[in-house]
Amino acid sequence: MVTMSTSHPESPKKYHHGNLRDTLITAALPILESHGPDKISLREVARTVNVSPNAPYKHFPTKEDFLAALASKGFQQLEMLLAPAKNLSAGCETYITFAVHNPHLYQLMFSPILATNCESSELEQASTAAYKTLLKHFNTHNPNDPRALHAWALIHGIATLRINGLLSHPVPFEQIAKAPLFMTDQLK
Amino acid sequence: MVTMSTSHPESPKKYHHGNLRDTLITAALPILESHGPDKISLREVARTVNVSPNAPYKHFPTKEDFLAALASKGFQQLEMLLAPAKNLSAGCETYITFAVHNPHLYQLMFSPILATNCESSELEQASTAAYKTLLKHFNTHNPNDPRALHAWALIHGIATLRINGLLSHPVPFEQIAKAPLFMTDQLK
DNA sequence: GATGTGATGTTGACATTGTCACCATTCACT
DNA sequence: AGTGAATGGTGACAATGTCAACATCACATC
Repeated sequence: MVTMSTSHPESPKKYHHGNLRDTLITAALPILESHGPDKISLREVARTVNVSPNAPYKHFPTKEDFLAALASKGFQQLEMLLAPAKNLSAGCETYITFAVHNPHLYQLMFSPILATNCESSELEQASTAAYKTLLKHFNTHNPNDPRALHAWALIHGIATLRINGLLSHPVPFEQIAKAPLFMTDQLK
Repeated sequence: MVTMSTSHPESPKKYHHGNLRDTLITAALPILESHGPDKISLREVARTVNVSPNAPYKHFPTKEDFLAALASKGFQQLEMLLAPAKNLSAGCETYITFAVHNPHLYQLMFSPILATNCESSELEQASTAAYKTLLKHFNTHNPNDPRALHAWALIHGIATLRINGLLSHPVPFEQIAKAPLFMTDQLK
């Protein structure tokens, strides 16, 4: 439970929302998914939460910082899904399924917004946490283990290609992952 | 050579530009690369070409159709670079290098803009042409060959991760690609 | 050669958006 | 009680995508 400032949540209208930051984020996730990361509007999110267009700016310096917060949320969700996976295959499947079920969120999570601006260390924290959990399934702790990078790049690639409808549906992940031999061979 | 309508290209100011469509595209590519796909503005492109804000609309029904045209251009460029590659390794290197050198273009090319709207069959044509050339390096003609999908997903994954600064520089492609064994193994 | 027709550009307008400056309310702490 | 920091609201501004209406030009047809 989040600590609310008042005891009665059903109080009709308070000048101060009490928990705007989180409310904005949870309200924004469906909007993000329906509009896409480049179309989502801070004002619309504010509207659906019944606050003024500028209320969000008391919690996020800029729109991109807000998007960074959404991405952080995404990494947290992904981490929570990834943690209980039983083996490598299940972990990969979970990862890809998350991406396919939340295409716009996933796209945002891996948007250059991450690499570039936004002081948001929350984002870096959440993403590295998720990556750490992923590494566990890859049987390593070294973030730069080439085997881990290979596996990550592979499932990330499959995920994004599938999101963009570039993989015919019936080709499942395992079938793709099991067939790298010629690659390894030909690179001698 | 493109057929120009007038013989003297250096005529000072003509009401009709003569080749606006192509001019817009070539002018937009640098802007795209400096601003990013979500920040580029149709009006700014028009401005740099010295036409009115609405001139582009005579050539593209909507902004997204314009972006689709840019993406098409990207696929054409990629195809041209890919075609002369001598072997698998060179092809992959070329692919990834293109992505890293034109991160925003590459991002646009694999943006959901492709999958969703825009009638632009030009885009589909250009992208499948590029993919076909890529398949050649993968020693197959079957677009759904799991080995090809694996290879494509892998280099696409590496490319996007690198674009987002998620791969420490020193880890080169071949080192990653050569290390898939445990993946193939553990999936039994 | 006059004409009119379709393609291409221009101008003006509108709603929406991100964001700034300033005002209002409330809570915590003295 | 009173003061200041959070937090929320209002108004304003420039930029953008896009629509409607108008202008100009190349060219085919008489």
